[in-house]
Amino acid sequence: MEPSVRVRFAPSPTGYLHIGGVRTALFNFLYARSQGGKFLLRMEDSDRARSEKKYETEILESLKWLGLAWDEPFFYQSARLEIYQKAARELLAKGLAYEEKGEGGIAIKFKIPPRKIGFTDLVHGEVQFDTSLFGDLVLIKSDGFPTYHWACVLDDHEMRISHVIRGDDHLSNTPRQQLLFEVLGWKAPKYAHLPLILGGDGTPLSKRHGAVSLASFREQGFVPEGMINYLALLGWGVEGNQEFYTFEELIKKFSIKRITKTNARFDYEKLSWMNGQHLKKLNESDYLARVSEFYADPTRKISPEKWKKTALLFRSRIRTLSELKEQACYIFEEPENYPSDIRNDFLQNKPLKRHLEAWIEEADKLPNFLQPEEIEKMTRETANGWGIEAKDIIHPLRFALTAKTVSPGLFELMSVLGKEACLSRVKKLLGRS
RNA sequence: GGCGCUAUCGUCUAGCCUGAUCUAGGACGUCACCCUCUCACGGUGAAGACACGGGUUUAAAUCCCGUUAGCGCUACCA
Repeated sequence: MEPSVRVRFAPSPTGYLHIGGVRTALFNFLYARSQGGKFLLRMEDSDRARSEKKYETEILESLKWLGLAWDEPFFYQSARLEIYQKAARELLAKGLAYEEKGEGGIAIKFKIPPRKIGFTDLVHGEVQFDTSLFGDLVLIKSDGFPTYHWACVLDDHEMRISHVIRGDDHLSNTPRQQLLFEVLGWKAPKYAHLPLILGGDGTPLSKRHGAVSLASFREQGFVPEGMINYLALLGWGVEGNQEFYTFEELIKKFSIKRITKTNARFDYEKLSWMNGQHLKKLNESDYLARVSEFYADPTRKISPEKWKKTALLFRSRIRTLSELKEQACYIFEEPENYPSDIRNDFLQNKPLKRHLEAWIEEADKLPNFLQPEEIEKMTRETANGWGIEAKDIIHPLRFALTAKTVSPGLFELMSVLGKEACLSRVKKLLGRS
């Protein structure tokens, strides 16, 4: 335990929070919690042109939804301009930096001292660089805003950050920042650089890979538990074969030592599977709560009771919440029409037509369809009486109710649909309505 | 181009540090079978990898060198 652990997630509000950012935030959070430390936030809005409030709002929303709460109030870099400028002028006064005329103002640049510099990355081990290969570093842009490096160093010191856990894309930037820590006379934090998340084709994540913002996964019906579990396993793993983790288990088991060094491809299929696993492991009332939260549409006509039964009926076959509505479409609306090839196959079978007619009569004798067992008993017994296999009537009935060849168990389904709807749909298939 | 990082099944990974227990383990996906009214769930099983080339060693997925490939940095973006 290192009680003084302080880590941070420092997004820039120049775009939506994507899965790479989520993973970085998650690892920071996990490390803080596992060490009894603090997880902090900082808004890196030092790019005046590209920063937007809507992105900031979305990032904050996403972090909250995931359960990655920050422990202290955060600040904006744009509110600390004088601090960055003052510190830069001090380097100027010491002759360590110089001014350069640029568009619309004067920039301040840091003279890179040529030397060898190395550090121990917590993921990669010893890393060495030759700074004579670096160009001088802009500290303050000509618009008066700090560059990423300058603000980052000053802020990490101000926030007393003990460990910087960030993407591998910053590995080559780290020596520059270390140089800055040195001239300021400060001790640099420890660094852990995470492998990058690539698209399914192995190329860097971009618009080409479709929607990769956290918000879009949320809209597709992924739950926080599924996202976190999947992302935790991208670039991190333990001995043993456990795949399913709760948030608490992740906190307990997380260690920087076990972070992978290689870039990982994002696999939508495995995420979906993982999400489905979490949907199944939720207790029933939690599951129902997620469903009604996801489908919080006051205009829907279906009764809460029916909605609940439907959600439960489809639970084992959905991987995301949005699949529920797609798969259960025939619960909400009567099928418009039946695929004609399958319908013809059934209706050209004369005995089957008679059996369906007869089934309607038998079914009508039941007072209601509340008990799936009763419908099943009735159906199987009548099929027996005709000397046919139960499935030979079950499949046509399923088709009549759903216009599909796959569905949950027929009798459970009938119970949800209700007697009236079932009878009318069978008649509809027969062309009687 | 220069510099840096990385390299185990199609994908995510365990094993590598501390060489022999690896005829390389698990998961997703795929396929087959079981369960079964279909599908899904669940269960069982199959196919499937140490990038390549040199070393070191009695012994290398594990250590060293090189090649190749991928990614990153090389911005008054972060």
